[in-house]
Amino acid sequence: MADTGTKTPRERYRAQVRAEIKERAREQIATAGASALSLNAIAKQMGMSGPALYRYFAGRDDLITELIRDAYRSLADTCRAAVEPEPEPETRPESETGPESEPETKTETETEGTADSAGPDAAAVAYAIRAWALADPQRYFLIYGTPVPGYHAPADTTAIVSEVMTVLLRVCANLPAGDEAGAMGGSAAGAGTGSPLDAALTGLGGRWADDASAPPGTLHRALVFWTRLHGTLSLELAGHFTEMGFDPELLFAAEVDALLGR
Amino acid sequence: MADTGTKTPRERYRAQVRAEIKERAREQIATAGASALSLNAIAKQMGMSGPALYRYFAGRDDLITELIRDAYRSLADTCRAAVEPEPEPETRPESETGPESEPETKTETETEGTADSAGPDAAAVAYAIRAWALADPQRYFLIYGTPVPGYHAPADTTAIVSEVMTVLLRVCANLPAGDEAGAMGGSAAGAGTGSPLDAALTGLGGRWADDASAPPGTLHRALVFWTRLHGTLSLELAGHFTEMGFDPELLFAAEVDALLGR
DNA sequence: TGTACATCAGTGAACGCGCGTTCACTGATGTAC
DNA sequence: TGTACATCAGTGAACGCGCGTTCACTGATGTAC
Repeated sequence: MADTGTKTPRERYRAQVRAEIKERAREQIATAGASALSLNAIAKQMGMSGPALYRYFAGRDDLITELIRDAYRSLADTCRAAVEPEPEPETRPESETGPESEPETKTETETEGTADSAGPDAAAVAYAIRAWALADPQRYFLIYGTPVPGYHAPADTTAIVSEVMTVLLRVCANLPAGDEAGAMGGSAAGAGTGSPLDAALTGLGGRWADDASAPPGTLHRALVFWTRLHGTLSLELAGHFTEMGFDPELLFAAEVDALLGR
Repeated sequence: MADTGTKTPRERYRAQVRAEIKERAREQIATAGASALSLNAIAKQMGMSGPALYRYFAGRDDLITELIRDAYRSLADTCRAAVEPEPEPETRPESETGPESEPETKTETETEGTADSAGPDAAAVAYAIRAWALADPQRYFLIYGTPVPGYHAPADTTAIVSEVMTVLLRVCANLPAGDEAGAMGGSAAGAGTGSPLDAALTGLGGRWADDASAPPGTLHRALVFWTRLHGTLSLELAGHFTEMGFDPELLFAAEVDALLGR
């Protein structure tokens, strides 16, 4: 599977046109927002007729769904690449290989990050996410932006979300607990596992972590990691800091430092 | 000004129809998102013809702008009401009075919250914001959701944003500094004002605070207050926690506790 | 109180537009014998 | 190598739709003398 060599010329051409359609769609979304996505406009931009696109996508919704899938895929790859410096020298063919989850034996170099290099790992993931978001803000909002009341993301994206969560759980495992350090709260200082949230999170870690169950404290830290980065990032991307006259990266960096216990 | 009594019947009728148009618009946005807002649909829903709405709004964009203004206004009122339990027994006529900033002598009972009741104040504001957001998620996203690349909020909303910021600065003034308690990071523990962010924030507080300049530490705390609440809240509203099987309020509460230094 | 006028809410027809999508069809590319 | 057939990318016309917006007009409400 995923062997580009055995593809027939027609298949290669097909994949190429599909890719160009998606690229034009991304451009269009980046320029005018997702609601402005128009199949006819894409076709015109590519020098072909509107109905031609129906050879490649079942319709407008199908195209958008594919873009959302790609965005999730790209984010997950970015997160994984941030913790595994050089996973493979060759770039993957940008999700055209289908939604296979890829075995990818990740249990080989798992030395738990030499105890306290988990901090830098977490920071690397944080800044990688920020760079990914800044590279294409509308792609970020495709995932984390205003939800369309009727729409539900395709079922297979949850698997990709799990990949991201797995990375977050890994880099958060060795982070300062927060409860004791006061960096995260959740219960009385030093008590540790008495909070109602920790109780609610008990046993939920098994859905994403490699081992059966991540401790609720780690899960809590991962969630906080996620929500705090999203908080600063999304407000920055939406331009809510522009009139305030300070560099949003400093605020982001401060949040990352806080998460690392610095 | 703002005396409803001296309005002529025609003015009252006009205000009433305007209000109903906006209410239908809100319903429509809540149901299908802001991009689905249609003047013709609103008119049909009200039993009148499409062009009739042009007596009340210059066009679709004008209506949306008005809704955004109302959302900001409503949020600011909610925040202020959370710190001032009973400002006035009568409910204000829902922004139909125009964008006047209202003098509202707020310097009378300013006893700085009896030193440590500032914590509860901050918590009250946080939960008030959450309740406000949950009451109408799409209204929240109207302000804080995916930005439309071309669009810029009207200039007078920045004044309302300042009101919110003023409240946040007030309730954050007596919060634990974070730098020392480790709850917020930003610089080495105990050092206080050495971080690049604090340097960047120095002198910016004067834009919102009543006094000429809020200390950068307070401003930092207010920003963090804002971004963290937005982080959990927006992900909750967008449904990113629904498949995880825990109550998002617990996560929100944990963040609030962390901000209070608990 | 009554008449003449001004104001203004709302209508209905119309314009032009771009949208997603279908359908029958053409022509090129690949495949089988 | 050559012929017959199947596959499939892309076209052009057409459908129906709803959109925002304009315009001339009607009819009711308010105002001035």
